[in-house]
Amino acid sequence: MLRIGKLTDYATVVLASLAEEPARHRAAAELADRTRLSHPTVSKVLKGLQRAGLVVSSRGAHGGYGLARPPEQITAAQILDVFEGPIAITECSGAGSQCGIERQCRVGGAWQRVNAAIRRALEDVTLRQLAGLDSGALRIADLASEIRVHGI
Amino acid sequence: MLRIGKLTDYATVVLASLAEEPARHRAAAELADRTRLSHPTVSKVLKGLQRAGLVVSSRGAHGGYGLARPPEQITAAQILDVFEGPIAITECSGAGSQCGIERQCRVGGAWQRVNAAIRRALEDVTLRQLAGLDSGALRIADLASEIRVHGI
DNA sequence: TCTTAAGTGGACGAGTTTAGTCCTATTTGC
DNA sequence: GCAAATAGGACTAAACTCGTCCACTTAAGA
Repeated sequence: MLRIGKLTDYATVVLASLAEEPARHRAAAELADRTRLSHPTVSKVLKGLQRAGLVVSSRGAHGGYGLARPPEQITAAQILDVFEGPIAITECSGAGSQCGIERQCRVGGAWQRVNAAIRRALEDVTLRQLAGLDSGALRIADLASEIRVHGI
Repeated sequence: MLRIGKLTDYATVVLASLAEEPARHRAAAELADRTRLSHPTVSKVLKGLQRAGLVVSSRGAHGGYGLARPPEQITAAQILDVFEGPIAITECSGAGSQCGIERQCRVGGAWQRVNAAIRRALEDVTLRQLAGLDSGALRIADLASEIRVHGI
């Protein structure tokens, strides 16, 4: 499935909601309402995003969360990193892995390049685009969603 | 993690082992020995690969498994499909998904493009490259591992 | 200064998924 | 007929995910 956890999915939705008015801070409860997710879940997601530096928080009464950067400076890769950890398609391909059969399989090197390719693809996608605020680019995409991998 | 299951990892190793001599058939036990994986596990992996049409099997005494196609005609995407199912980065982005908040989130469309981008990247990687039999191309990759996503 | 609204951190449990093993049936060569 | 091999499926133990909850901290405002 190349599946991504639900938390990451929720994170995207929450971030997209924040991106609608990047300057404004919103309480977790309000975001839960807007996204139709439960409050505890949204809260958990926001905690993670805050620790990762994608959102900033203010505590106390009238506190809330806001984007740490403009939506166009937040990438899909950064969002994935929060709840999925460093992108590593196999154990071998992660940093500091201890694959007992590494010498036999030799596969590691190529997977790492696949990894890098995927990561670059994700780094090219911004929150602004994920949130659908970049309709121009989306229309272009319909014409030519093109990807090229050289020399993997 | 964008994690991929171990079975897929094993599948790659086993396929790479088969790719060393594409014309030859090998018994599961022999492949287990070469890959240093346990026999039942290799057997399970091969069964899946056979059902998916990536390897062909011959039963009975002196039976075994062989590649169904030359290594350069087997792609990373095909290998992933066997044990990971159709690539869908979020539930929304899969076919026929029923995401209750789809209208609110609007995120689905962009993820589908990310999906497509990743899939293309995976389709461009062949078993021959994964197995390290394409050393020329690998060297080129060191110079310019480049990926471009247009219009996501 | 007290109350209240909000984020912070951590723990927990149900549910699901994955990985690995084992058993039995089937096929084929000798 | 026997031995060697794959085919299929059932089963279990372990790991992980998700969602929730609770006690704590921080800050605004009366």
